[in-house]
Amino acid sequence: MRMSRYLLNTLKEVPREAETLSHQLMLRACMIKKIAAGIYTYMPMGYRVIRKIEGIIREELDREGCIELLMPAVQPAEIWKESKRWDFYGKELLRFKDRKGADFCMGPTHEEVITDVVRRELKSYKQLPLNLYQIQSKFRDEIRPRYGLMRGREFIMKDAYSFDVNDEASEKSYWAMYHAYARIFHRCGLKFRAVEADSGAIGGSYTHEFHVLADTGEDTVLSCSHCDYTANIEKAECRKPDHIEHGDLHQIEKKETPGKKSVDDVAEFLAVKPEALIKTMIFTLEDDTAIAVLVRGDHEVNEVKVRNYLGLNALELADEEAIQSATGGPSGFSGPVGLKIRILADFAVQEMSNAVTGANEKDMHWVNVNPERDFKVSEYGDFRLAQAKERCPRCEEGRYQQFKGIEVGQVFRLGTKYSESMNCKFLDENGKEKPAVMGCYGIGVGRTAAAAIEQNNDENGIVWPVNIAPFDVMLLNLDIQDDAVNEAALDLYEGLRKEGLDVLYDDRDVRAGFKFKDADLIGLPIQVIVGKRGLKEGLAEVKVRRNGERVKVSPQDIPAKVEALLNGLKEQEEQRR
RNA sequence: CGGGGAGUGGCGCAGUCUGGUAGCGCACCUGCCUUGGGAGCAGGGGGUCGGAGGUUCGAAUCCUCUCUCCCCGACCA
Repeated sequence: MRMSRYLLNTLKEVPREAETLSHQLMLRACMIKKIAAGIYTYMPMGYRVIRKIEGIIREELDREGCIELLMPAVQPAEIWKESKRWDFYGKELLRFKDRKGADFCMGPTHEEVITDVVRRELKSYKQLPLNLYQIQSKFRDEIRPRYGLMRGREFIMKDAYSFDVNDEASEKSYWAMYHAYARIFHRCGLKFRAVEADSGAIGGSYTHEFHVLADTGEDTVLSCSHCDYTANIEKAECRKPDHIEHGDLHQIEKKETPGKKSVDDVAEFLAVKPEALIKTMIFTLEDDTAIAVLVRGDHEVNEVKVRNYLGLNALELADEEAIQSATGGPSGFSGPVGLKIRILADFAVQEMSNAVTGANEKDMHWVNVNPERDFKVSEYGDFRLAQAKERCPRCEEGRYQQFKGIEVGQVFRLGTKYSESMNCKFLDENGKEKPAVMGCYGIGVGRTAAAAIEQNNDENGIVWPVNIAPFDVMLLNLDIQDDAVNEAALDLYEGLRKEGLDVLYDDRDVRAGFKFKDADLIGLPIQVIVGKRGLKEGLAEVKVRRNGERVKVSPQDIPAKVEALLNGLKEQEEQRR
């Protein structure tokens, strides 16, 4: 591609909206353009990367026998009502009506559609296993889209769905996908981890997420320093605390704490440690009843754990009004003493004594509060977020280590949730009707591109892994006015393309420095530089973007040299851990 | 949803307090000059100042309403 004819306007300055490095670089390199919050156009350069990633995904899934199809982006409400998710799914499901007033939504995922597709076709166990996938735009009306492609509302996703005769076969499909994913992300040149995670609103028995390791990642992953246990912070189990023998239980007493609402403020004011406080969080359930969740002052409620424990989809932190009506006091002063609502408490609370809690009235706290004596807990459980350095729940030796990750893929086992509710059944070898056992598997394509940039950049710009670079080679013609240079560059352009390489040829009439800066920003793995200076000695230059190394090579040897360098880089990148 | 901030040419910003000819840098066009790490000079095109109403002789600037975007939060999967 001749750059003079390409659509690629790089920016020297960073648009103000861009917070993360990948977002900034994508905007500067003219890969994406925003048209609304969380909604982007993939510009030619960006789209090439998307296509490269899609290509790798297709190859690896096809290798596993998966079959590609394309489902509609707009979905009728009926199938969502059938699966009971129309009311279950939150506000991120974008709903609308057609001209006849019928309900539709933009597909945030495609379990319903695929189940509908398969139930029409599936008759016999002989047709199984089946694994269907698509690469397509999805829409989730995120509350706060940000970081460019990292968390868009419209985003390109590969989603696959497996159908099997039984659990055992389904598990086989699951692990086949798990390994295909590992190959995909290796080929993309990414450092990643597969972690255990919460299965969330989509429902299902267990799941792994694939996280690209990056400091800017939005997800927190905890990993045992000793054993293999690695989990998303939402899932990460907390070790049950050792039993503590309580000393004397003191007399409960009310103290004034004017304006002290936060745990830290109250602890400081009463001269106790935050872990001496019982934090009382009031939540509102779907039917507007309120519940209280108690955790130790230095702990945080894990809403996912609470939600899963209650078997609910929706759980909202109560607003001021709800807190007032549930506790009789303002927010910041809630406590379990005298509370008439259902009270869940974290295991750690069970071991506390002479604690501090809110008194359910303005500017007042109780001290020397003791569980069971002063208030009744409905149920104890693991309701808090695990923290770094805590002891591992699975082994005796390890402690949690924490790192940040960008979730680029996930694999779920769905069981028969959808095949039962939507009647996707087949006849087994005994002629008995059975529901298909399903799994679903997603990869965020745009997010993978963004994650790759987060992991591969330097102060000059992007450093693309070879396998997902928009082009293989940047050919820089430094003297577009000079006939000899022009001729040499054109020969190289042809020669490189004959090798089957994707070449971006910078034939623009701009100064050399400008071209170097752009080449580094865009970040193609190899740069071939042709100028008057080198040509005097009959040589052109080859530069490796990743390490900056340059070698002078005679033009006729360049295609082979480039090829060799690319292969070397590729090998290195695929081996990364 | 709550809190904070911002909307002025494609991008980055000044001007708003104290109302009076819409400006600067980058990018773009023309010419000269220059040519191995985002050159220089000269000339030029492009903006209903997010939108609607109001106050005023006069509004980017003051008032009211509204929309959008960004950041933060116990938000989201």
